[in-house]
Amino acid sequence: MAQAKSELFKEELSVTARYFKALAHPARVQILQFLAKSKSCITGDISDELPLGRTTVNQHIKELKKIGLITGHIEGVKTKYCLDPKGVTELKKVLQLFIEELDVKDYCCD
Amino acid sequence: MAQAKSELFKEELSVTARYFKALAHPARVQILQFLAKSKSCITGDISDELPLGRTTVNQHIKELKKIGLITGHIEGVKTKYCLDPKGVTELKKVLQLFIEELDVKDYCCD
DNA sequence: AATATTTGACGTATATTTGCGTCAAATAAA
DNA sequence: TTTATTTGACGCAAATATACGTCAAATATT
Repeated sequence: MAQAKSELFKEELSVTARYFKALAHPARVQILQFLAKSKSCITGDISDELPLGRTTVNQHIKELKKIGLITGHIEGVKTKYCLDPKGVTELKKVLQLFIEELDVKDYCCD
Repeated sequence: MAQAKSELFKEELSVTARYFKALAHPARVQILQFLAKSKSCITGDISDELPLGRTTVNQHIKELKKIGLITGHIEGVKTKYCLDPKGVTELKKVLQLFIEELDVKDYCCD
């Protein structure tokens, strides 16, 4: 009985909320920022960077993949994780729009 | 055994993720945007605007209050809901910083 | 005073998230 | 070929989130 109502909202709202949800955990924020800061793809265990077990980190990575923010190509034994520039650009666009819509400049409380 | 590890992350990451989490539902995004678009406080049942029951909407409002994005003063029988400019400004700052850190311009995948 | 409206608090049921252990497939190294 | 490494898939248990019904307190209305 919980949730299943999300599709009753306008598509744009759902898209925005879905991105927010994908980033609603510090591990996922950190993974994204780690990849961004490295300025390149990462081969090796990303879980070394986080205070969580490998399996758990993998699950967060999976979620970020699912929403299209990162990709992972197999490279021999290791996997190469990259930001997905397309998804990231889309995310930034959505966030930017959200920020602009939340204009509070001439907000008056009578 | 689930979660309780969030405090193992750096405070800034947690703050960012907490904001994302607060917006991780279309209802909450819509409530914020509704208040922003009205350019003023709203007296009356916000749940009229959403495809959800009143109790449920109230719960989402409560979460937005908890994180400091909206306020609600009692005004006679009704309650006046407002954006909290301070919280909103802080949110926008956090989001803006997140976007900037996610620079993908000179991201190279070798 | 009695009644109606409005809204938060509380409880409940279901769904999802989180965190992790274990296992199996795939490749590298011996 | 045997033995490590690496990583995704699967499943489990606990915690949270979601959605809502019901109730009670507070203020208006009659």
